[in-house]
Amino acid sequence: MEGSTGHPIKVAVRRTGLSAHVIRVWEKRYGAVVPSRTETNRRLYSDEDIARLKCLQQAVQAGQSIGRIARLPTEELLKLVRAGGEAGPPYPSRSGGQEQEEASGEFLEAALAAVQGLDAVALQEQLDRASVALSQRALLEEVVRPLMERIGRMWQEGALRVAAEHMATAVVRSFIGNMRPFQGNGAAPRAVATTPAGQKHELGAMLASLVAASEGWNATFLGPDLPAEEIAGAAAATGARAVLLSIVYPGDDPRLGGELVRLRGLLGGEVALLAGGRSAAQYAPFLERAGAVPLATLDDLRDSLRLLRGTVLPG
Amino acid sequence: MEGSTGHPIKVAVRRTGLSAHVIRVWEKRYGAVVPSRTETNRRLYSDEDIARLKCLQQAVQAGQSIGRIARLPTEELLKLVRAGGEAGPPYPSRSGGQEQEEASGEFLEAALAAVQGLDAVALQEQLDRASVALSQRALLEEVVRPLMERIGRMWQEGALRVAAEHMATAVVRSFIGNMRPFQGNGAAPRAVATTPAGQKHELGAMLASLVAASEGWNATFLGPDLPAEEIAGAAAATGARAVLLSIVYPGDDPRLGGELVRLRGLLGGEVALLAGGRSAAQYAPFLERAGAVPLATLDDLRDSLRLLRGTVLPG
DNA sequence: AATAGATTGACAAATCATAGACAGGAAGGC
DNA sequence: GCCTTCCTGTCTATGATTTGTCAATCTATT
Repeated sequence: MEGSTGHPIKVAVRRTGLSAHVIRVWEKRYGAVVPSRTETNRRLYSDEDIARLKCLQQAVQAGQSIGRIARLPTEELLKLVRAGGEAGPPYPSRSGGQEQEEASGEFLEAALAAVQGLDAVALQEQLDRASVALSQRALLEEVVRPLMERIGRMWQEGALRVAAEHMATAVVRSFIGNMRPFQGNGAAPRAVATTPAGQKHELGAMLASLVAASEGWNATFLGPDLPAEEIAGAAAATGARAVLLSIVYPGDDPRLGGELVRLRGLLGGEVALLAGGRSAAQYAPFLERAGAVPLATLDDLRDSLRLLRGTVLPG
Repeated sequence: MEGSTGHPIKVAVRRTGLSAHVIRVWEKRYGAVVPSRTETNRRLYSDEDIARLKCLQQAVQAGQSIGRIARLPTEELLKLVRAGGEAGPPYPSRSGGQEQEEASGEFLEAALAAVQGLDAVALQEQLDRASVALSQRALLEEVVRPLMERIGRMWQEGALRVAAEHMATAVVRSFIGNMRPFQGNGAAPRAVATTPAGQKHELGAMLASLVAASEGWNATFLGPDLPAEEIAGAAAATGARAVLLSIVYPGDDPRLGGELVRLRGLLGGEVALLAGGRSAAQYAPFLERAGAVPLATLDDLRDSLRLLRGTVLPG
């Protein structure tokens, strides 16, 4: 009945990106994943085993040391990885425990209030506090991104002063610029982040560039609203392996599709094209035609970047 | 119970931006953060530990001395960071000889080269170097401003990639945002900085807002390209005593004059209007009609702000 | 026979810890 | 003003631990 359960190590290698050497040595030294065996002593990995290996790999990439986490139960590992790989529980604020959600919600509300009150200092302060209290992932995914989306929507509906929108953009922009992890080493793969022509909202691209940097890429933010030639030229000039595009507003630009397809042509086949943003879905057919990877969340971006990076250097 | 969490020093480094050296030496000398250890004596930082390190770092950056604050409880630190640098000497200045000129020229050239090579990291690096080598005034007046002017000119002449111009703008923007002195008591007079409708280049206004902040004003940057109503509305909402305008490009917008005059009307007589930027002179008649103070340099701005501030409180 | 997998032991590169030295700026006493 | 001392970040040297990789050898699969 269960003859089909269990994959040889080769499959585990392909699906995790780890080398067979490493998988074995993790087993031997730390008992990280101990698969069943055939009668002839070959390893047989279950799907759970492989999932666990993936978790371990991600945690290690986030800075955990394999020796310490290898024996943790899989649920713990999942929690670790979900927490953004980087950091979990926030601040020793109250006696409670589960207020991660609440906390980020509070920051969000306070920040929004600051924006409406045109109070740049208060906004900055909220962001600073959030950056200390939350993991980077939570900060971006639960505060910065929702904040900018709500501001964007209010702006479209005319519910927010233009000045307030601009002010918020400026503050968030320097905040993000500020978070940039310290220098990428020269060997890191390169990426460029931008928005295609017609897209004026640059924050998504800045976030993308930040995420890439924190994934160990050498990412350059090119600013918004660039025609395909410019993007391709910049990618070539920097030797980028990936181009990150953010598409937010408008969601119905008739020229954008052509831009995307043209960009793919100019880039050549070597360079990956990743596209995300609130309105990216509207252009799905074009994205597909351009061979672009669609991203719904920043986590997707993170995953794609890891995958790309795993696909390493032949030489 | 809690054996699972804990990050090696590498993660603390990544997340705080401090060097491992500094983290260890802070522990050894001041007991700033004493992490737990593994059985083999490796340091293990909890998320709280890392948050505390971040606080310390921010406080130090704001001018506090590590020795004085290292042992404060974390809550105190948070308050400190939130409140700004209370006791710290507000702005560094360096008395330089005549080689200041040379030095800033070198920075300028190196920065320009970085821009042309689309190398954001190198550009950032040059700015960082310049910021420690030069006084704030020299940094702004002899590096940042000339840099942006030359980039602007090259962009107009088509001698520079659009992507390069955007990249430089983004880097300089967050650099400026980054320099903001920790602020700012509530009693400080308020100002808003922006560019009038039609003016898309925002860096001048950002510089103005920075200078104002370093003069002790509570300055808010509103973003570029605002119609007179927006500016006046924002000024009223924040209770600004001064509006700082930057006018760079274009220098021949036929509608701008009207905007300026209209702005004066909307502001009322209580609010000072200060205007500078490369092309401000082109609109001199309108500026005069609008009762605006013309500014040729950032030093002029500084002087005007001091004057305004001297003219204090009617009670 | 050729290929893939398992096992063992060894090796090399990172990573981390400790201790001590040093330099430049700040602070304070003469 | 000048000298000393303290503060603080940086660097070096040395040793230990962790971890990825390899080579050699044997066994199973095709």
